[in-house]
Amino acid sequence: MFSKACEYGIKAMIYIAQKSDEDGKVSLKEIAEKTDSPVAFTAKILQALSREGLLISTKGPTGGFVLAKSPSNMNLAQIVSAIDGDKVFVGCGLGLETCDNERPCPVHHKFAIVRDELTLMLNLTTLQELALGLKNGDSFLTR
Amino acid sequence: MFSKACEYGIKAMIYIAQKSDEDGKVSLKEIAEKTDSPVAFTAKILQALSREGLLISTKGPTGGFVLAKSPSNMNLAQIVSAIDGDKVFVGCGLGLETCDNERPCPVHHKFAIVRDELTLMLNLTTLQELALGLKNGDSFLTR
DNA sequence: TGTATTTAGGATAAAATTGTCCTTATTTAA
DNA sequence: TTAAATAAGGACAATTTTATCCTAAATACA
Ligand code: FES
Ligand code: FES
Repeated sequence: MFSKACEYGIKAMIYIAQKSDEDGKVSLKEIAEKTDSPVAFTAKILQALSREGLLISTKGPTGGFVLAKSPSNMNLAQIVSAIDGDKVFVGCGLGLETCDNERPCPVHHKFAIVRDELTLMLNLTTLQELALGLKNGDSFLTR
Repeated sequence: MFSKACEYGIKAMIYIAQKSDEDGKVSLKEIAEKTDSPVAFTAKILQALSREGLLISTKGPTGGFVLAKSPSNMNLAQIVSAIDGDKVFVGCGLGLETCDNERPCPVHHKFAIVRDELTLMLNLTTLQELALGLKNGDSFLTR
C-alpha cells in the first residue's frame, strides 16, 4: 500500500508528535529506535520531511526534530504526499498513465470509490489523534 | 497499490475473459499487445496464473490461454492473491509484521476499515462484469 | 516425419527501492 | 577555543521488482 519510506515516515511523525509534546526536540537516534526503523534510512526520510516543511530540524547537541505545525493541523495525507507523491490519491488502479473518468479502465468505477475513501481517511486523520492513542497506550509502534 | 505484475495480470485476465468468450484460446502475443504490457514479463505472470489454477494454457499452434473457470466465478481478489499474495488483505498499514487487533498500530482502526472495504470490493467484483464493460466499450485497457 | 508455432522456464540484466557509510556543517557547552 | 553531539548530504551497496533473452518442450498440420 505505502512504500517502506512512507511507513517509516508516518511512524516517525507520530512518535515526534507524541514525544515532543512533552520534551521538545527529538533526536534521529531516538526516533529510529522507538519506531524500529533503520537509522540512516530514517535520516533521509526526515531530511525530506524537513525540506517539505513538515518538520523543523536543528543541528548540534540538544538538536533534533520537531513538528513544523501543530499536530492538529497535520494529517496523514500530507505525510504520504510528501514522501510517496500523489499517485495513491489519483493513480489508476491498473497502472494506466492517468485515471480518467472519460476513458475509464475496467476497474475504474469500483476502484476509484475505495481510493477516494482512502484519500478521505488520510485527510481526516490528524497526527494529534494518532499521537494521543499512542500516549494513552491504546496503540503501538512496534510488534 | 498493486504491483506492476498484478496490474498486468488483472488486465490480461480481463482481456482473456472478454476475448475467449468469442474465440476460445488467446495467445500471449495478443494479450501483451492488447494490454500494452511487456511480452516476456507477461509470460511469467500468465505462467504463474496457470500454476495457480486460474488459467489453462495450451502449447503449439492454435495454443494459448483460457480461463480455468467461468468468469462469473472468478473475482479480482483471486487474481491479486495469486500474484501479490494476501498482504494487501491482511497487512498492517505501517508495515508491522502482522496486523493485530489486540496490539494495534496507531493507524489500525482507520486503516483496517479502508483495507477491508478494498478486500470486499475485490471479492465482489467478477471478471464477468469487467469483461462485459470492456466488450460494451464502456471501459478500456490502454490510454 | 518434419517444420512452424506456441507456452515453460532458466539465466541474466536493468531499474527502482531500500539500506549503509563516511564526511561536512552546525551548534552546544565546557 | 575546543571537543562533543547532532543533522545534512553525497557516495555506495544490497535487495527487490521489473524486464529481456534464449533454449526446451509440446502441439498442430502439411
Ligand atoms: S482509469 Fe483506472 S482507476 Fe480510473
Ligand atoms: S496493526 Fe497496523 S493496520 Fe492493523
